[in-house]
Amino acid sequence: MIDITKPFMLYALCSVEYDGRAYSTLEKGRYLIIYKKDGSVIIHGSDLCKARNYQQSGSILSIEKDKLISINKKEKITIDIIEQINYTPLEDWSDSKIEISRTEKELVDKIANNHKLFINIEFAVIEREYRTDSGPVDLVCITPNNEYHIIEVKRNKATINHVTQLRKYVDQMQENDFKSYGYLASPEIGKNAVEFLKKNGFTWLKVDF
Amino acid sequence: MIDITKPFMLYALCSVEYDGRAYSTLEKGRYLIIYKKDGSVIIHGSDLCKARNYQQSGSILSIEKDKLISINKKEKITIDIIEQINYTPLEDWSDSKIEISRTEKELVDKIANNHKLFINIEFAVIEREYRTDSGPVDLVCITPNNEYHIIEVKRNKATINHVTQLRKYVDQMQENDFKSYGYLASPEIGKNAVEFLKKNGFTWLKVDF
DNA sequence: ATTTGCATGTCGACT
DNA sequence: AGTCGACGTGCAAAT
Repeated sequence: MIDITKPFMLYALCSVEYDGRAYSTLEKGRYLIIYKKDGSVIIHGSDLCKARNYQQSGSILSIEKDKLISINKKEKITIDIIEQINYTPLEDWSDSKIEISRTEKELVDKIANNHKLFINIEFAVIEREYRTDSGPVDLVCITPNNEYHIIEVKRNKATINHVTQLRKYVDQMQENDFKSYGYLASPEIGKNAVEFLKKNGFTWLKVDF
Repeated sequence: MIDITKPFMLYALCSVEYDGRAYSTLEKGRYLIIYKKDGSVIIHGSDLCKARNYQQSGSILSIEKDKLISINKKEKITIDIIEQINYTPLEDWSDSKIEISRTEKELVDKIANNHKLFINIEFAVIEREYRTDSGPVDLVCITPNNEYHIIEVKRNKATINHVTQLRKYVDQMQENDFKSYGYLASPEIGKNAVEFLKKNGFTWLKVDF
């Protein structure tokens, strides 16, 4: 009836139990179950984009009486099938990925290539993904007299967390005894983030696609 | 043929274009399209848990010749349907949510109720969700002489970001001239997080379910 | 295999 | 509506 060797979608009256990183139950009801060729299992309810339950790529699906069981390393989903409403195998399912543009990298490039428009200083060195002991910084501009202008770039609205992240980098450079300035570059920025920026003496750079 | 007044799943040969927070295209292929009663649209490829494309709750779906178009505030998905392979309306789809246990709150309670096992000090006050200007702290224990022990709790492996978060809280208390100690409590902790903890003079508390 | 940080993150809670 | 933090975050790239 259900062929677990092939991808399928199954609309069924069922209940679900998950045990792994947490424990959860989904009460009896009608849900959409999807099984993919990489082993992933996805269970959708009637709203929201996120699955109610899921099991990631690499999981192994088995069937036991009326139960679908998917096991990953330390995770297990048990789907108790009470009634199959619609079972459809999915043949020749495409695995193409989406092609994305307007990424963070684009913004970093834009600032790097037009830095004069953002920070009107002559720099000796401009580096992307500049390595620090606190992780890579999106963009670092260094003056001839070794002052570090540290720029953290976000592709949409910047939040207070991103200021914290920036601060981590600036502190790191200060510890290494380099005079440093912090910048957060993004198309938009939250109100609290602005305050926290000021408080830390950092600057916001508005950058758009 | 396609009734956009009701939830459905549609397996179709199609291509997809998204414009909004980013821009993306999905090349022609067979994909599974799901439409839910809250307006969400989800497009799945043959692998991974995450949808290739999606539109969140509150979007409006319309149909124009062979195109399904879903619009949200500033976002738009266009699905060019070339061939319908399987169209199935989803009747009486349940909207139950999952019931979760083993949450962060459980751990917070455990530490609060057995704080002697974690920090062997007599406290005058123990507060959950303690409000600071930098946001609520999971757990704060205050000694009779007003020393603040600030505990950030994570339900699984703690990372360097969580140390940063903890530091934000501790700094906030220091600014208010309270002597403060920082703790990160979790079942596990990453190597780099341990180092960053030490560097900040904070302490890790191992806590399990 | 593990760690790190991005993401069209999503989602919920609270202001 | 805007902000903030949790999430079984998922996921890919780098170490």
